[in-house]
Parts: sequence; structure tokens; C-alpha cells
Amino acid sequence: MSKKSLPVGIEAPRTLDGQLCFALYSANLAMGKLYRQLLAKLDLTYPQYLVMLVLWEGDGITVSDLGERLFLDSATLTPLLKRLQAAGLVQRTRGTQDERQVIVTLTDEGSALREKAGYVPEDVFCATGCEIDELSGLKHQLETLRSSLIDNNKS
Amino acid sequence: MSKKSLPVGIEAPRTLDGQLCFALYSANLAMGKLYRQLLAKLDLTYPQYLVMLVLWEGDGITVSDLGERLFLDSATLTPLLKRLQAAGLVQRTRGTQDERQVIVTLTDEGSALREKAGYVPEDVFCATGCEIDELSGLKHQLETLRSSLIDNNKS
DNA sequence: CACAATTCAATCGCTTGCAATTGAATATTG
DNA sequence: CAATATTCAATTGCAAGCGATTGAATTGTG
Repeated sequence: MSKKSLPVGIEAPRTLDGQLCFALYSANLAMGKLYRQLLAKLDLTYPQYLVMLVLWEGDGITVSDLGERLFLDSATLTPLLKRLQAAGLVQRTRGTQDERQVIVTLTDEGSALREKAGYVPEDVFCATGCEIDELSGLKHQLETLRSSLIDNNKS
Repeated sequence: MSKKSLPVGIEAPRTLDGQLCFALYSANLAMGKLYRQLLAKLDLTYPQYLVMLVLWEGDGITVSDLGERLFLDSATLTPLLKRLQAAGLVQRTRGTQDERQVIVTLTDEGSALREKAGYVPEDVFCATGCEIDELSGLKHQLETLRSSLIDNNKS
């Protein structure tokens, strides 16, 4: 992989407001604050909500599986899952065929929360003030950016 | 401000991968990891780097000023600034005309770091794998999104 | 002037997020 | 089979990030 360079005569911006990364960082902060309000009713943080989203798509998965989906590792997930367990939403059981693994399963309460959380996506959409196409395009760009950042950081 | 709603027949996505916010969240995580590598040489974290960027544009500003620029409050900035002070990069002095304020100033070492940090923006640009126009458009979209999220969260 | 309201930074308690390490279980290899 | 390497979750230590509160300084109002 050859190193990409700037076009001749173009400078990367050295001021705060010129930088994409700050726009990304601050938009993410704003998003987090919105979710904090929206999720207060459910007693979930945003990362906890993400874990629940994955489990609602299909539970009985390992901590590693969760980590791959969410780009998080066990140092973040283990304490988070313990809190979800303490809240009665998930169960954590050692794998039977491979005892290194921990299988995360929804409790009845955890499954039931899915319906109660149904209002969240639409409320978030409304707060974005964007059109569907706009959001879809932005999502795709961010996913592409994420891939590049991850790839160019392993080398 | 009337509440925006979804077009008839359109559903907000209820899966992880369908959601813009997760793309934003995970792209931001990836960005943070890249900066951790890039900034290790300078012994700065990304939020500390942001503070330095603002101060390099013009120091002698208050904690509130910093907070407005960075969308952070004193609960985050006070400990961060104390660490920058402990590292010898900034000074914190009480305002003379208004003793509630704390004025943040660069030390000589803090100013000198500006040149040493010159490589950062270009390295980040290279890691994005994007064209300039692409980044500029994405930045603008994220800034618009940020504004909407902030506005629609005060009400 | 006095007293209430506001502003500012700091503090507390909590939840991420991650690099580095640990310990146990499994896989590999000679 | 035994020694080694790898994998997995957990743990440690640190730095954000923020809601809520505190205490001091300032502003506003009667």
C-alpha cells in the first residue's frame, strides 16, 4: 500500500474549524447527548443500547462477536455487560464446548425492552433534520471513512 | 419548531448497520485510535490536541471560551487543562478583572509544540484515503448535522 | 446599598474507551 | 504426548465526557 499524499500546492488545514476530524468528533458528542436524553427513559446508555440492538438481531453470541460488530474489545464490553446483567437485561454464561468464551443471552426483560425502545430510531431521525437520502449518503461516507482509518492504522 | 416526521411508508432503521449514528460513532472511534498513534510522539491525547489547536490560533482565553469552541464544559476541561499544565504546555491564571474566570495561556514549550505537530494534519489526511473535495463535503454535512442535533435537543 | 439571580470554574460520581497484562482454555507442532 | 503458541475474557490504570452540585465572584433589581 503506497502512502497517499496531498496534491501539489494544497495544504492540510491546521485550524480547528478546518478539520474534518473535529466535525466528526463534535457531531459524535452531540449525538451522544441526544441519545442520553432519549434513552434516559430506558435506563440505557448509548453503548448499552448498541449492545441491545445487536442482541435483538440475534442473541446467544460471544463477547468477541459483539466486539466485532461494535468495534469494541473486552476491556470495554465486559464491564458494560456486567451492568446490563445487573439491570436484568442479559445473561452471561460460559460456553460449553469452549470454556474460554462467554455467551451473552437476552433475558425476558431484555427481549421485552425491544418494543419499549421502538420510538428511538424515529426520534433520532427527527432530530437530525435531514432527509432520508441525505442520511443514507452520509452513513455510507462514514462507513467508507471508518474502513480507511482502520486499514491505514494497522500498518 | 414543528416536529419533523418520517415520510409515509418509510421506517427508521432498527438494525445496527442501518443506522447513521452507529456509522458516526464507529468512525469516531476509528479516528480516535488513529490520533492516539499519531499523537503518541507528542504525548498528547486527541482532546488535548484540540485544546492546543485552539490555543495556537490565539491564547489568553478563558475556560468557557475553550468550551464554546470545542463543545465541552468545565467538567471535562478543568482536569484536561490541569494535565496540560502538569506537562508544562499551558498556564492557568485567574482573571484580574473577573476573578471567576481562568485564563489559559501557552508556555514557551506549548508554543514550540506547534511546529513539532505540523505533521499531524497531513498524516491524518493520508489515512482517510479520501479526496479533498470529499472530505470538505463530509465536514460540511457533519457540521450541519451537529447543529441540528444540538438545536433539537434543547427543546 | 442589600439581596436575589446569574455566571464561572471546580468537584463528584458514574460510564465509556483503550493499551497492556493476566490467567485459563484450546490449538498447534514437533 | 508434551511443550509451545494462540485465543478468549477479565483486569488494571489512565483519560475523557457529562449530569448534577458547590462555592465564589459578579450582575441585576428593588
